[in-house]
Amino acid sequence: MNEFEISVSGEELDLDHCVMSGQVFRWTRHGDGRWIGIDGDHWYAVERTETGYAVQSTGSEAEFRKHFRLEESLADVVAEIADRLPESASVAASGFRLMRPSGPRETLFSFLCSPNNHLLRITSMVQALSEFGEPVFPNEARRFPSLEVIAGIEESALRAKGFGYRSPRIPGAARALLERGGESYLADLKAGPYRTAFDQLITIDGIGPKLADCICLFAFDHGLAVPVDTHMWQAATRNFFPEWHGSALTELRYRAVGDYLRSRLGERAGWAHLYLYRENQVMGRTRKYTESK
DNA sequence: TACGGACCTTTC
DNA sequence: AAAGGTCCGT
Repeated sequence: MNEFEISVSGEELDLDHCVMSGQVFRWTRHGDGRWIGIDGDHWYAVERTETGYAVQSTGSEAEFRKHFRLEESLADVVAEIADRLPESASVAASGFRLMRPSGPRETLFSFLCSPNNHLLRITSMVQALSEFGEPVFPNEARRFPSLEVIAGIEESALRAKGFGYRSPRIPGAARALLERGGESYLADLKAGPYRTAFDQLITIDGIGPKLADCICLFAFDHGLAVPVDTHMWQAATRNFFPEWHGSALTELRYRAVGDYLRSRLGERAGWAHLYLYRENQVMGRTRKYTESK
């Protein structure tokens, strides 16, 4: 177990905000103020200090920094986005950054749990999936299961755990990936261009354009990927495509929203999407609260 | 192509 | 009722 201190301001890294934002699903905040997280082959326990974060981990400081993308200055990124996309300038981006999960496998299967679902239930489903992995960490935490193991899970077992209609898609996707070369196929999609990865992913049953873009952005580090979900769609129709306000998100419009952000922001499009997504999510909560009064 | 509906279950 | 959608029919 390694111990190290990360010296960083809350403006540059707000751990709470990052790990609870729906980019990753294996971090939890404990009552004692610590965060416990698993990413790929490593386990982390983190505490806020006066100057940054104190970390215990099976991994190294370099790996922690990579996970939170600390090689990028958030101040610089936000300034760049605000400059090229003034519509997003109002977003309070303090400490909220694009993360970098280390294993594409875990991201892919986590988002396979996400359609038509809540963040809270997605998290509990990802937890249930990780129960199939080997117990190598403290506190009974487990590594995310291999493709072989996931491929062998019975649909009925997932149904019994409350996965509902997503149940067959999970072992199904694992089998499809294995047929295409397994982990090395995923590694090739990460190494290759965004467009190729997107086109490949949507041929897997249960993965549509939105999931493909989440996997491309989070797992493959493809900055051109713009996941357009219900929140992003509302933000887009409010800020960029008012003529589409209230209308359905079709395949053509999905492409148009992504192309628009890509043309304005290039490789920062995906990162910017985080702020548009979150702004709308927060506004949605406020709206509900107001309506209930 | 575009639009409607169904889909498992939990949580707001 | 709605949730970080996708798939399948018209």
